[in-house]
Amino acid sequence: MRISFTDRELDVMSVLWDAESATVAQVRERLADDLAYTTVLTVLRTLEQKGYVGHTGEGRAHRYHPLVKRAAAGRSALSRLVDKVFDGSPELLLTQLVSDKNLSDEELRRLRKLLTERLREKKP
Amino acid sequence: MRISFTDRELDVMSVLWDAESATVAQVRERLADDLAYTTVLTVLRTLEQKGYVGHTGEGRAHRYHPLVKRAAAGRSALSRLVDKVFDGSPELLLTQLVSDKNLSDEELRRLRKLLTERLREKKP
DNA sequence: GCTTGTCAACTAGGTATTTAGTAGAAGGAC
DNA sequence: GTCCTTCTACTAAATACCTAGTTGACAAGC
Repeated sequence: MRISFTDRELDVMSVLWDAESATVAQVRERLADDLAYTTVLTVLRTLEQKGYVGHTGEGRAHRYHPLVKRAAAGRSALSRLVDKVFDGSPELLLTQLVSDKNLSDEELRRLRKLLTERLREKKP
Repeated sequence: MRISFTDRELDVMSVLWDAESATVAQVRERLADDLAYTTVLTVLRTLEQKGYVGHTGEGRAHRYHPLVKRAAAGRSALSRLVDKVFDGSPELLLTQLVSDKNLSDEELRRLRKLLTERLREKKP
């Protein structure tokens, strides 16, 4: 199953993942760019049509909620990124990540711990 | 500087990064999808217009080469992915990466080593 | 010289994306 | 009841994207 979003759709999904669910007005408030109410509504309706979000009535308003999990979208995007940009190499990606984001020692250590745990899990 | 590609553009850039440089016919051969010659040419010309590739004459043909580095495109894409999909958390991304790609022990160890080295570099 | 094949330039058409205006329903203020 | 606000539905229009056909240049082969 291929999950992919346009730029603007991703902005909106990001808000919904953070908020769990939101009305059009709430999504609009939380977007970095200042879009018209109707614009946000259109994006949400497109996403709904594609099956990525659903909505329930809430009084006169609609409350939208994601139908695909952040993790599923992440898997899809990450896989494409590794394949196309990082030449299939997770190491290249990690190198980029740590050199780029200027991670603190603390964060680097947590990442390393995560890998250690993963290694332990795999051979029980 | 924001670098971003459409799906098809990314397919083409990926070929160019791998090959260093290529003619239209060569790019076309290496693409997974079977597109018409003119289609590939059009994509390349779009990329050139956006400043992402350049070309030099080679006999009657043109030889195209990337003007943005894989690393620069990676930085941009990764940053967006972390922000929008992984809620600003590199750890979430790494978790996804290791659980998803089914990395071997060997690869996990290399990733961990990479982090260790990074930690050592930072406090000399 | 004529044909054939390869190539870039130009052109075109369909679909997706992005943005927002207008209309009308529904509730609250008074 | 009338007016104001908030909301969805419908409509529209510009731009971007994707694909590929047609044309003309130019070289290779015969």
